[in-house]
Amino acid sequence: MSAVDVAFHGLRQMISSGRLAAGQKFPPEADLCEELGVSRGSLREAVRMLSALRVIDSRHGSGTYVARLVPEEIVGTLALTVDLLPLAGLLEIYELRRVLEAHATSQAAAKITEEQGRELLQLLDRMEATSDGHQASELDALFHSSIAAIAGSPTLATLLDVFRSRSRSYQIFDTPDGKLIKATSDAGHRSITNALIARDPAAAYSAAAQHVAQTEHWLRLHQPPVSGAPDRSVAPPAPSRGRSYRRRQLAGSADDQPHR
Amino acid sequence: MSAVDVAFHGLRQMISSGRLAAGQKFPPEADLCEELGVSRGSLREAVRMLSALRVIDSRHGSGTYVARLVPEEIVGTLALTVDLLPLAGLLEIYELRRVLEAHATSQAAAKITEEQGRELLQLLDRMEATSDGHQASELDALFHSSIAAIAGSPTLATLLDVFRSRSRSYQIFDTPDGKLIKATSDAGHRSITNALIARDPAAAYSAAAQHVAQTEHWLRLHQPPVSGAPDRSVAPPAPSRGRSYRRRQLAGSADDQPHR
DNA sequence: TAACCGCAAGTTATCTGATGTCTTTCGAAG
DNA sequence: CTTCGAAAGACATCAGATAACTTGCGGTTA
Repeated sequence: MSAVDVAFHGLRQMISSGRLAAGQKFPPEADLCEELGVSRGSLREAVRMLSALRVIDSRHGSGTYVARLVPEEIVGTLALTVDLLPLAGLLEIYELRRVLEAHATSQAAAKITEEQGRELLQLLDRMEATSDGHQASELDALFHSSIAAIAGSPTLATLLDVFRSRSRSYQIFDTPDGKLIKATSDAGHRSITNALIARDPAAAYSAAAQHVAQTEHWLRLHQPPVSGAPDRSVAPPAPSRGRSYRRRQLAGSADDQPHR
Repeated sequence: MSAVDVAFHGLRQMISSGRLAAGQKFPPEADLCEELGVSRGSLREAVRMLSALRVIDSRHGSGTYVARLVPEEIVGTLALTVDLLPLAGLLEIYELRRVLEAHATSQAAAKITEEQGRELLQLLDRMEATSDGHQASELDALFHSSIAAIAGSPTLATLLDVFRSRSRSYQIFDTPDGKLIKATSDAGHRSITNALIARDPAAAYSAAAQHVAQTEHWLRLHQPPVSGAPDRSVAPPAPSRGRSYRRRQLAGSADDQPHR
């Protein structure tokens, strides 16, 4: 059991044992080091791990706190990771997306208000009006996201957002078949909206399932432009805060892979 | 943008840009520090974050590698976090579990072989034979897990395992109504198995959905014994590797919570 | 009184260098 | 050819010093 593991499980146990509830503050780092019997560096690595998992929340100058511990935030951690999956992995996720999207849409059909129906129709009009691929993707995401919100489960909505954000990076509308794809997609959205306004869960389920399946089909046909995962570049340019470390050439060592 | 963020996004971008593919090795820490312009400590915290998210894999004495990047491993990160959700959050997850478990079971009905059907029947017999709550929970998990495996989607199976592991901690069979719950649960398992052996996806879907809904209902009735999340204590006793840190009393500072 | 400002204390963030520990490799001995 | 041991490479951990940020308190001002 490494020092970081000790700290990790120790911190985790402080929460699971009920000693610290959601939102409460941890003791300062120095105290935690003493209690857990690890150095400050190891403790901080453990804190970073739990922070990456959205279990705790460290605020500079203030302290370290237990996160809110609601499912949608926990699920949100996947947003940073599914973007790195290669295409093969993404397609396996589509089965989940199809089932969940269909369920969310049918739930929305049972709960939608007239006001919400009108908003969806407006969104639909804007979507059919645009011919810009980028904007179409934005509106598409907004359309599905709105439906998931109507369905009433934040966790489900967040999970679907994660799946969609990954698909969106492929810019499916900017392919040679883009026009056809957009027309078919618009028709699918129209079917979904009709089912929602009719408050027909079964029809909504089918329409959403077919819409997702159609999208998956196109994604299988149009392989991504670059091999591996696409680079959506949320990351910043590394500011030059470097000090002095010993230099060695490194670009060539990226392809050696010891037997495992 | 903090130093750790710089390192985190830098490492992440090395993968997303395609420079390093799944399984490949990162340059040594010193080289990464120079390239990213951060100190070793900050780099290591970033590595820990990606490691917690199962995106990279650091092996003592060997080096740091890009993980396999398959969906089921990414989804597996949730296992460490859903255990910390309070009951309210768990119940919100049950909607997802119901939908996904039903889907997996219906998929299994379409794919199950006779051999697999016989194995499920054996499992069912063992489950009905036992009266030990702990063993019943184990077999219950194995039963559903087997079905998810038959369904053929590792990602879905892993996700369902995560949800179930959390529910299992409540030891629902050890409540006053344990006998009734077990009997009803056994009947539900029998229905599911019958639908599977009949290779009837629709019947399997309904049986699984009802089974999960029933479980959820009991969980709502029987509040957990302790407030907050139960402690399932996978964690070890912290070995006394402590050095010397300054002492301050700390137990009292756990309930002060500044405005946020 | 109420709003504002600045200072001081507390806390996390970062960097650095030294040392421990594990893995892998390679050559020599059997 | 096999086995064993030494050495190099790499991550793991620790300790201390310094920087940066947040918060709250008290004084100032309108």
